[in-house]
Amino acid sequence: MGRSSHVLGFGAVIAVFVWAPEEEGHYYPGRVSRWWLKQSLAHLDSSLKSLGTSLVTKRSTDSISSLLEVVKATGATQLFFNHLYDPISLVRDHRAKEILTAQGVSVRSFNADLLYEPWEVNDDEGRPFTTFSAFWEKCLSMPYDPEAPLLPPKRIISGDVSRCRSDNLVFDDESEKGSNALLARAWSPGWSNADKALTTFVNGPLLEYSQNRRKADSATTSFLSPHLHFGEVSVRKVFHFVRIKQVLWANEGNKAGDESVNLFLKSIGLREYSRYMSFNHPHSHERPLLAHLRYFPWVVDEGYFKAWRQGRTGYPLVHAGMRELWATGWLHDRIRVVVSSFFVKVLQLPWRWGMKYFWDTLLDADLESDALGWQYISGTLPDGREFDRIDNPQFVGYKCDPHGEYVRRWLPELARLPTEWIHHPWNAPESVLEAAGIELGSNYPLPIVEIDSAKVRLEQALSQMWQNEAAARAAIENGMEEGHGDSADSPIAFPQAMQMEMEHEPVRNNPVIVTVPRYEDQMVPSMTSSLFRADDEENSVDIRNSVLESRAEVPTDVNVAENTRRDTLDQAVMQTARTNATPHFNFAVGRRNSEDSTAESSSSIRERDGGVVPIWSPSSTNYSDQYVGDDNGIGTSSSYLQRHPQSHQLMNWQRLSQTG
DNA sequence: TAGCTCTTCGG
DNA sequence: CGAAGAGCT
Repeated sequence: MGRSSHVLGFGAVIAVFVWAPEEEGHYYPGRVSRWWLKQSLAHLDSSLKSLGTSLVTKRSTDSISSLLEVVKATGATQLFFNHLYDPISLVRDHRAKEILTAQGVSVRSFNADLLYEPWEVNDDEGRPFTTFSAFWEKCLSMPYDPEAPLLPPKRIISGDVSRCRSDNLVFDDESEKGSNALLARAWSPGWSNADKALTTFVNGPLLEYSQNRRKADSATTSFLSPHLHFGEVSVRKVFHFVRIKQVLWANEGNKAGDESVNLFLKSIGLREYSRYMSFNHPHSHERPLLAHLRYFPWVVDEGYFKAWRQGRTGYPLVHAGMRELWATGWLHDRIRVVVSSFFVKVLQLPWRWGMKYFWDTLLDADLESDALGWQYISGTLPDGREFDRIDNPQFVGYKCDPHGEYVRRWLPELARLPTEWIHHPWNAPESVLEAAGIELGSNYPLPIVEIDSAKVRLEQALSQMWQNEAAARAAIENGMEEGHGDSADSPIAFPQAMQMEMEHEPVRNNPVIVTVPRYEDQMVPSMTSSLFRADDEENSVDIRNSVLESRAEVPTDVNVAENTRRDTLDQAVMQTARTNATPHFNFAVGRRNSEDSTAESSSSIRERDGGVVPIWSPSSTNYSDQYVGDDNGIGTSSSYLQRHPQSHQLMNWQRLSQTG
């Protein structure tokens, strides 16, 4: 230990990535997501090499055993990892901590994914918030700021990995390579590219964010979501940079800039809130948060589902969005709302199906964010959209794509249709259609469901839902047990078609069989360079150089915490073992730096961060622990909720707080 | 100024 | 589409 303390007051480090996607259950990452992960890890490994170490990779079906294996092979005495808040990770990480601690390894975990830990943000009575705006207001007025981002290390002392074999990780197969090649033209994964994307955004489009954020052509979004998802840039760094800009603009009296920052931060806040909700309601990715939605009679129609995926809905905006998603793995936030709202309200398909499809196809697929998004759209949150509201793609189309450019880009078959009819071709006069070469029902579909009949059907479904709910209530009052095997309780299975499209195939070099979801049902127009952002035309950044360029001074006078027995600390293992979010690579060293230098101060806030792995009982499916607001206590203005006060009841699962 | 219409915008 | 706010009388 002594010999390495001159660098960072810290021992040798081994960075580990364990690829154990089977642990994610249904949520095996999709093709584009795996593509990103592969590039990101290569980038990370390259950076680590330039700092003096490299990434140890393990293919596993049991990440904890794999970690133990690495610990044993390297003689590591400490393990560091960052918190994740999805239910699978929470349970697994808690177990990892228990098992490794029992093996004599000192385990510490940290917050690197959020501005504040979910348990830090509570209302005046100490209870978690149930609406976003209250939550976010609180976050912005916390008595202490989110911790400042840390600088990358200058150098890492590598642990001895000579007896620790790395597995060759395979993230794609031959059939995927062709499609993946296109992705590289549009996106540059990796932490230094994430830094660039952040800088570019903050110095450019951020100023006009409030003006442009509604446009379907996504030129003004930050494009940070995949980088954030994979842990390539920390949300604290984003927050920090953006706030600095805001202070600057506020001082200049730049009202538009100030407003833009607030709106952009709100979207950062939604990402925070998604973790917060996932932590407080661990089943939020599979069950509606408002109890009565369990009784909604979803239309379990795989034909509709397929039509939605293939863009055969007859609504140009929905169609265009689905094509963009399939072709690029990306969709502007507004269009996500359009296609998912259509899915839930017009087709009335079970939202989990749509969420799963997003998971399989989005480059920034993120369980918590997507769950929050779909629940918001589905009206299953106290502050989400009213369930009985249907977004009409026609009206929304003229708002976010007023000239029809977005639709024409993705639907060349409609290219010659005048703007006046581009979002509702079914109303266009025959002569116009003819001139545009469109024959509805033949070379362009008629609406699969008319909006008006969707409204009627939705009303009926809602009254059915309330009847079902009342019946269930009555059954309970009559002394029947609230059975958890209740059909309304168990999520609708993923469609047969989706499962049939799954292929079981061994992937070369992987010691296990993986299940790869496939959808081969979408035709897309050939891609042109105009689809890609101009600034990404030159890809393949020289990673080594960018590491050198962005390397910064780091403090060298780091204390080692009292509770770390420095004499026995020869090596530490850093686990970066998530498909879900790969922690920023400088975490193990930098984080310690920050933690340790403050560990002796009296700040209870800091102390809270050091070793807490949040858990709750995974087996608990106890619905009785619900949040019950009084009739207007929950702060919603939704008339829908006022009509249905029981909507205030959120399902909650008992949370056991535990200090490590 | 209360009250009305028009506009905007949605977690 | 509807609620909230701006703007007008």
